[in-house]
Amino acid sequence: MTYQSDAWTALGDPTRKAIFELLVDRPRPVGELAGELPVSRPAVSQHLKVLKDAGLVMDQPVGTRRIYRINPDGLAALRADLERFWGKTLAAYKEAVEQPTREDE
Amino acid sequence: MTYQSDAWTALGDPTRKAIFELLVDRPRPVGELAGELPVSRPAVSQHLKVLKDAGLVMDQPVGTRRIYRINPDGLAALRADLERFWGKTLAAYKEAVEQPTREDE
DNA sequence: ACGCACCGTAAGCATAGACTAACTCAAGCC
DNA sequence: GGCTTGAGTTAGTCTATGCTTACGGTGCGT
Repeated sequence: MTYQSDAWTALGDPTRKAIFELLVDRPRPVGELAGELPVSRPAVSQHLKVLKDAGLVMDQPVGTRRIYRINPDGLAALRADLERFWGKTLAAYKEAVEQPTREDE
Repeated sequence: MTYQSDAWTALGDPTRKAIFELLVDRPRPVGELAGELPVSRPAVSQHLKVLKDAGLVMDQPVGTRRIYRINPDGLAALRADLERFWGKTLAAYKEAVEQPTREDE
């Protein structure tokens, strides 16, 4: 919680976004993630750390492996951001239409 | 709609996200954007090029300046991505709940 | 025509960060 | 107790890229 505004930065990396999309389908251990990607397992671990710090994923130790899954709160925060952008953008458009003082379009 | 899957990469940079959020409020020329940010005007131009290539902003020349604004299509594509993530995540959770006792494999 | 304001592009640099290799640690199994 | 498997950490390298400076181009006003 708190202030992980860097969720966007975290998903900005293509590999991390790929990891995130894999976890969207279903939770997976680290090794399985690495098997689906063209990078080494330590690289996946580092990316998972970033995603976790950004509040986007959670992990749970199961025996000798760690199962990673999507953190719904982080995903919800992203959705909230986009909804805000969407609303503001529409408002700006409406305002532009209601001020026909310039000729455009 | 081509293949602007790099919209996430584009918004991954903090400066570009700041530019995007400024444009969410209202369309602005390049110089005004640069005035609100701690980077030079050419840097803003380069960021705007990336955002435009990602389909996130549009520009329109007005006299000697270019007015940049949010491209609703790009924003909508991002929203669609997140809705898909959200749906899949919920489905994965539901599936996990409906398979409570997984004896072994 | 001249100058100015606004903007995009090129070149060059410097820092961030993504990646691998090697190591350490923990858990389960023989 | 050893061996194996799975994973996080560290050190170090190297590429991508964000930034600035300098330049070229365009539109508008005088």
